[in-house]
Amino acid sequence: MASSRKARLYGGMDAEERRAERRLKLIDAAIEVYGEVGYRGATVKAICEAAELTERYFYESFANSEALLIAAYNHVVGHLHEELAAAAAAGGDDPEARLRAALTLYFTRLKEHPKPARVFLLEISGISPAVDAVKLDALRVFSDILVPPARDPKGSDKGAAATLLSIGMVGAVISIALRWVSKHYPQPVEDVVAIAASFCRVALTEADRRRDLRLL
Amino acid sequence: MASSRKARLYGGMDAEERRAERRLKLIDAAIEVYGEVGYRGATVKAICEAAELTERYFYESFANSEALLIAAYNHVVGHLHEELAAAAAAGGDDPEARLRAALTLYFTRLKEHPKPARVFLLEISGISPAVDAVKLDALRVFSDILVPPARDPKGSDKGAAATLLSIGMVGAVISIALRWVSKHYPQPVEDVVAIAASFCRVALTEADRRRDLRLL
DNA sequence: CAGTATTGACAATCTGTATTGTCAGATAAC
DNA sequence: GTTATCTGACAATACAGATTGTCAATACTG
Repeated sequence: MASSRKARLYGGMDAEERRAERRLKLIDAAIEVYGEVGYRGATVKAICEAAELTERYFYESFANSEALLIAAYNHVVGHLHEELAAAAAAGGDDPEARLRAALTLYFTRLKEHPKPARVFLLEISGISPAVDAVKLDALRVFSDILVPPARDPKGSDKGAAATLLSIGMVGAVISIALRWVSKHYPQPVEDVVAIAASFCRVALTEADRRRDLRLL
Repeated sequence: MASSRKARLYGGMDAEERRAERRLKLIDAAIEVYGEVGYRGATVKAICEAAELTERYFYESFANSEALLIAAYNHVVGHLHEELAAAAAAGGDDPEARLRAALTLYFTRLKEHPKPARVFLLEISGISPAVDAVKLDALRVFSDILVPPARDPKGSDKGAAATLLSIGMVGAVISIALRWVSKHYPQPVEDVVAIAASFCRVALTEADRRRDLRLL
């Protein structure tokens, strides 16, 4: 009875496990193919061929192309965010150190993985409201890692001005990254980090300045 | 013979004039429709209906959908850039004044025209290499208006660092605008301008600082 | 080994849109 | 009023890709 629960094994794997593996293969293949021809140019067929699977298995794991895009995005970005958070934490309490650590890791990873870089920098805009929502959420996380939201004594979420500062900061960093990637990494990482950091500092100091103005 | 040159008049108009007018109607309709359903959701048919023209006239003026998108983009952005340049010029020699004048005009226009705003803030990314090139060019113009490139004594184009600073600045401004527009203009124009300006100041001061470092 | 679950290849269908073509009716020139 | 030009509606075609369905080959189980 203990083993009757499990489906028949293939290649030493559970039905569940096999399905999970196929899902992963599809995600990896998708990142690869998106990197080559872009999300819009990527057909279900091409992704399945890259994954060495047939369309059938595509629809086993994903309702449609968009679902795979979102899964691929979360796959890549989720992992990156963990790393970034760890790097920032290693920077201790010094905002400047945290910033530099996180940015350095960010641009380093971008350089190591050009294809995922395309997927989540370029491809991910204006596909659909659902995809945009996923992206916005990821950017918010990114922003909070770079410049942790100040603990406002009373209110839960930060003010409208602070939000726009975050948005501007992330917009600057992403735009710089996009350019850097699309030009095939002309400058060394530390130079790009320095430039990006100067924009992040705006968000840090402006937020302080504004809070001071209110409190004084 | 003088009049035999001209084609038959319809509605008091030359063949050329009629064609030009239809072209304009299509561009206006496109901006309208893009604003409603996005470029991707906009079919040739829908745009023609909005323009009160049939598909035939679409292909008379444009080779395909993309050509119309580019035309619409240039139509909107070209006009805006003229205005921005004039506003900046009115700010005289003070970089800060120029910046503020241009940004104020920019965000004011954005608020006045929500639909064109969508077209050239949201819709215009990742459609095709041709469209991206048009956009990049427009952003460069925008950047040069906000912070005119320093007259480097010898070299013609600015250094790599200065380019990334421009890119970051424009990225920040656009991201802020995008958020502001998509949330239906929650803050007054002057507040948004102040925040955007703080990012632009980075590009101004950093560029100076770097030049000083080299010259000293 | 017999039997069944699983897989892979591929055909068939469906859908949506771009693009081209047809034609009758409207408009201006003479 | 007659004729050539232009216009608007719409049909016909072309096409690409998603999604579903079929079936024989294969891999495991007992």
